[in-house]
Amino acid sequence: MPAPPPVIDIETSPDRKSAILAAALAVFSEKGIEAATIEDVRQRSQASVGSIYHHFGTKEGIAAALFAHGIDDYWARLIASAAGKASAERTIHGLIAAHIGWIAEKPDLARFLFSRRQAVGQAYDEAIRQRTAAHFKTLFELLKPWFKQGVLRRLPAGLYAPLLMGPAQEYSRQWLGGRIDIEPRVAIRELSQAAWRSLAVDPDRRD
Amino acid sequence: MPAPPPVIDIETSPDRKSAILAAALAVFSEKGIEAATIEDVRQRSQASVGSIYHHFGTKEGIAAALFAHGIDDYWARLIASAAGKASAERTIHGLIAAHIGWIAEKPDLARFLFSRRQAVGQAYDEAIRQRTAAHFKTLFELLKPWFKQGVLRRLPAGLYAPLLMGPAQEYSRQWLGGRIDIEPRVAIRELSQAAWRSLAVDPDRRD
DNA sequence: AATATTCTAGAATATTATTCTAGTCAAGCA
DNA sequence: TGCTTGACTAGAATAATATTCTAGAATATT
Repeated sequence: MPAPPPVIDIETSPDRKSAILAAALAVFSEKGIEAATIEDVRQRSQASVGSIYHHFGTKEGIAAALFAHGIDDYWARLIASAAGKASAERTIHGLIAAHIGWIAEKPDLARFLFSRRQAVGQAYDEAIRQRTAAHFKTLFELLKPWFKQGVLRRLPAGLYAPLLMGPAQEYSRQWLGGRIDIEPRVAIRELSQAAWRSLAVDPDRRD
Repeated sequence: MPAPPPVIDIETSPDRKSAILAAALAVFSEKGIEAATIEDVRQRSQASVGSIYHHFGTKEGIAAALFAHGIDDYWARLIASAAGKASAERTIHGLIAAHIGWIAEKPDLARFLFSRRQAVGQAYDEAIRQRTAAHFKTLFELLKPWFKQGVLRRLPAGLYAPLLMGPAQEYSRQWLGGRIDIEPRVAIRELSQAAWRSLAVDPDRRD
């Protein structure tokens, strides 16, 4: 399989397109997508309206591009941390740690990614779905061995994602919204253990 | 504690305010909040611009009101189904069944509630937070006995919500987005059991 | 009934997204 | 070097749409 192209960092990359994306993220974070105006983005990015529209077509297009960027960045991290672990338990821990770690590191992008999905509009839904599905398939392959050999429970396939990442996802949303103050480190530990209990066959007799 | 006022049904209630909310929900669902125009809402609700602005102030105000309505409707259902159960296991099952059941019953409102939170804008954040916090506190009281008597694990308080509802929440999002086809009934069963495994003290020796 | 208050209407206005025209700039090439 | 092409940028002009305003109808209150 070809190595996925590295995800560029919109904060540091010097080209105008990245500058616009970074500015948009900042503005969207401050005022919300709807309230943010193109003029806001223009000022913050030092670009012109023409330039913005040349690159992204519409305001929604900016959001969609930002979204795609976020997805790729997030999943690259997730998959890197899940690959090559020696046990199912470590794989699960790695995933949850990566998820929560990423969110703590890039809270603005995370907030955008996880709370504004629909704001991007259904025109881009299919593209986003495909991107996510591809990433998730890669991840699923990493877990396959473990439930083939009876370490992880067999469940309807669609339920793995909710069970594995649901609690971390929910924790993250609340943490990002400032509605919970439990430290990421603690959450990683507790949520990993809980995920293990809910997914493992017979977790108490594992050693 | 005073009984909470019953949540009115915006679909059937005949007053103009409800009509506007119902129309807004429909339009928002079809095109997304941003793309939906006041004119769309006006046409579908048979109201006038003036009337809409009289009741809600801004377009965002409509979204906020819809959001508040959804929260109340959702939580009323959740709490009703968790109250008075004879065991912790049944309480948990009740909660998850209520969550998933509500979503399956009112998918448009659910989609709005769970996917557009940030679209409502931080001006209303505090109000929403308080509403949710109050509801959640009520729920938490219902669970207290069970972990006081050692049936449920003691964890950092903020992690109960993610563990309890996170997977159901994540399942719901995907189901609402058409990205998963597992039946609600099946999901309720599996996710209840999994939640029990992750929250109970020693679930395997419970009987 | 008289008055006040809430609600409705739709035209007028202001804001903001988007389009358009005219360039600039860098890369390739004769 | 000078020419050509395509990607990019600029900002004024336009169009779409949110919001305000004034006036009047309906409803409640005394």
